Amino acid sequence: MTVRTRFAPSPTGLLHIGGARTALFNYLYSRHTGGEFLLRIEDTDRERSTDAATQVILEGLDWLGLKHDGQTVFQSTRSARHAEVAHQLLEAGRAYRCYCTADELKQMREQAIAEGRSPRYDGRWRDRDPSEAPEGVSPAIRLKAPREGETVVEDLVQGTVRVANGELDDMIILRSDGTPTYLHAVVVDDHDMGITHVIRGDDHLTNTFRQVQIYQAMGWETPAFAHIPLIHGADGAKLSKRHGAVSVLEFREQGFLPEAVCNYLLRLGWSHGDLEFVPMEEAVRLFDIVDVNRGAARMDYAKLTHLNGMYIRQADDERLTREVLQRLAHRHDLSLGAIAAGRILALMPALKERAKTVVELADAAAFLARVVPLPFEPKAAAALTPEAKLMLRDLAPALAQTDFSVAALDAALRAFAEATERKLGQVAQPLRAALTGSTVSPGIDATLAALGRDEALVRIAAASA
RNA sequence: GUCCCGUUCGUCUAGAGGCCUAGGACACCAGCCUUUCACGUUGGUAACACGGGUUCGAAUCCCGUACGGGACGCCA
Repeated sequence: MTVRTRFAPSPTGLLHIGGARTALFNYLYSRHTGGEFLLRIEDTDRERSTDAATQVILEGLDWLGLKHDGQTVFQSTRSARHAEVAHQLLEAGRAYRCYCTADELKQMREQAIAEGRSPRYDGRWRDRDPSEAPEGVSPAIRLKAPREGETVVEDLVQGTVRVANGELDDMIILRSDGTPTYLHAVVVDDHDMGITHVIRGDDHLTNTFRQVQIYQAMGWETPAFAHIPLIHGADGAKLSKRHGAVSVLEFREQGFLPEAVCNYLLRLGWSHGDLEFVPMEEAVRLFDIVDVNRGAARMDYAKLTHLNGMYIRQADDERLTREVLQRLAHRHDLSLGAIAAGRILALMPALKERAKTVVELADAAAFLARVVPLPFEPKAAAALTPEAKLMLRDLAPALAQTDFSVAALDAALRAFAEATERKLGQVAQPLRAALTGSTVSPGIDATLAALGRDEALVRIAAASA
């Protein structure tokens, strides 16, 4: 049997890290087993679903690299099928029409709570004769759920979970306006799409009992279920639109690489011994649902940032240069031409060693695109003492005659320091200030080389004047 | 309130009855490296929620308590 998983977000909000991780686990499991990964947009709530939200979800998945197989299914296009199944259930005597009004149900609920009972539908239309139906009221269709026994879910993550059927009431599967409820639509769609493994957040665990009852009423085989723990906010509560949820696209804004985000998300709840650095390819090879643990996790930006630094260090220089250029594009204080691009690319191997996000990378690279006179940070200005300026004026002729390769520059600087009886730092630090306007940069030899002889001499002259 | 699920360093986690004096990672602290900053590296602080069982032996199995979370809608 080919494994087929799906990610089924509802487009009523953004794709946050919890949803992204659910998508990731579904993706990894399907790839690991050589199966398929489908996407279904659960847009049956026409009131709250928006095209914009759908776009954001699609864009988020695309950014993370979680490509799905086949056509995207929009649940709203399948309502006729959902109604068809509901009517089949009705004809088979596994469902019935309920003529309760909203007020009636509300009252029922309130009374139950007031009496300390669980707020459940009392089944008043379950066995009532259809002839008693009131005039002019369009009924909802409820599942005639079993009242005895228990419903059991064999969950791949949570283990065997069971509930007494007496705890469950007869849920509505088709609303009085003929539209399906979520619980019903999900079952019909998962069945029709041939989903073999339902991997989702464990906030759906208790809903699963009701879904299983629909499968059973239809005589359908149930898929395997895997309810993965939620990611909680810093306060330990569930993430939601109005509570600490951050769109995955904001991670992109903040300079995180998608592969780092995936790796981080993977390690939130899944582990393979002491493995921490798990690139996608490796994740596909190793991932299995049984290695997902049961407790909820919290988001830790520090660890994500660290992981991101690791991915940046091994990322391709050209790719990072493009990212940096893109981020710098709006800066009016820079001159972003081919020359600057060349310098950034040249220095990228050294730049990426010291950055943990693309934002930091762009900040660190910006000096390469400046034109004299450079702005100086206070510490850099302080490093350019009268004495340091004198030293720089001495140094300039030596540099003018040096080959601008990293090795030659390093040798020249060491020779100059020795000849003038200075420590290397006493030469390098003022030079760094003159070249970059800052006290922090990659190695001074590499910085010099990336700038090129002409620009370096111009900056030294300007700073030592 | 009822039902369901969970609980190992601050955080993410390893751990399937003896390998645990509880391991790793991030963060934090100290040292080394050094041309600044990073990287790297060495060391350190730091956890089995609590109480009962079962067992020669429990972080691991069972029961209870506490705490946390989730679900109880003609939302998804």
